[in-house]
Amino acid sequence: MAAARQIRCLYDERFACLELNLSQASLLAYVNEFGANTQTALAERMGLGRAATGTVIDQLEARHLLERTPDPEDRRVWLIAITEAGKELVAKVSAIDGVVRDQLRTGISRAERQQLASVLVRIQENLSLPASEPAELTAE
Amino acid sequence: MAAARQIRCLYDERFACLELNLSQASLLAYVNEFGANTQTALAERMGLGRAATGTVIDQLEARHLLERTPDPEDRRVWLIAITEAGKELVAKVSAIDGVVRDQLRTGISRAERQQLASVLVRIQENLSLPASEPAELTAE
DNA sequence: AAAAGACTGTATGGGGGCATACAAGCTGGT
DNA sequence: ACCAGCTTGTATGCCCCCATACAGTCTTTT
Repeated sequence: MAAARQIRCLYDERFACLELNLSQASLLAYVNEFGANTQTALAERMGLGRAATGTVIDQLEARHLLERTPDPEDRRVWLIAITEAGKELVAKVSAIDGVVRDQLRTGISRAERQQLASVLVRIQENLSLPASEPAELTAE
Repeated sequence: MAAARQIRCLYDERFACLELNLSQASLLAYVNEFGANTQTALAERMGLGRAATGTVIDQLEARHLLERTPDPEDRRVWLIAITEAGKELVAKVSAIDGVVRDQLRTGISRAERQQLASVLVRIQENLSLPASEPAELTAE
């Protein structure tokens, strides 16, 4: 349970030499791979709220790693695109990601990783089950 | 990976009817089970910093669920003890915890749960491995 | 055409946690 | 006995994220 937080911390630590945190690195990599997107689309993909996504983009844009360009077809939205400097940084991000993944996987077989993913998915599905109340609590 | 956050959210949601969050509930249950402790000892057990632990205790003490009593042998520290009201609330916490665990475990066998725990422990151990740097990065 | 409704991005306030810095108190060497 | 160094709890400032409220812009209804 605490493992997740520690993994996040490890990534943050390893990305620190690029002056990125995990959210910034993930978003940058996603934009690099899938091209221009609106901010809400990015927010959904990254599992963040729209506001948080906006500030992450602000930070990356201030460093000229991303660009906001207006969408000609919808004046509400920005299209988020990666810059040349951004692409260069993504290469380093990927390298670090590979190293961290290898580190985390040492001593864990492919089958175990697959089962881990499978179990976690089922747990996530269970999250949305209706809440069965304990009898003692509803009585009070 | 996102599963952990969702699980935390689910617990927070279920404990909301007691006006507790997960950290508060965990700390209360721990004190109930293992008796008086200093704040730093609690911080280590809960995986929190000393400052964060202090504020959690502040909140629980303000609701008279915990008590700070001075340690006669060390005037720096407080001994944190549970109150009668705290014990009553822990009973409800345990009931909710049981329900949530059951919900999360539906469709997951005992063997799978054990393997899940085993893999997560190994991943945690891998966290403290020395960082092997990717060659391209150190070169720049 | 116009109003009602829905959606996008942003500003604001808050929660939870961390790291650091600090005063108060303990502990060890000389 | 005393000074240096360590621990304990707390205050402060920061980070990251969320929820809400808001103005600007589609989109749909009538």
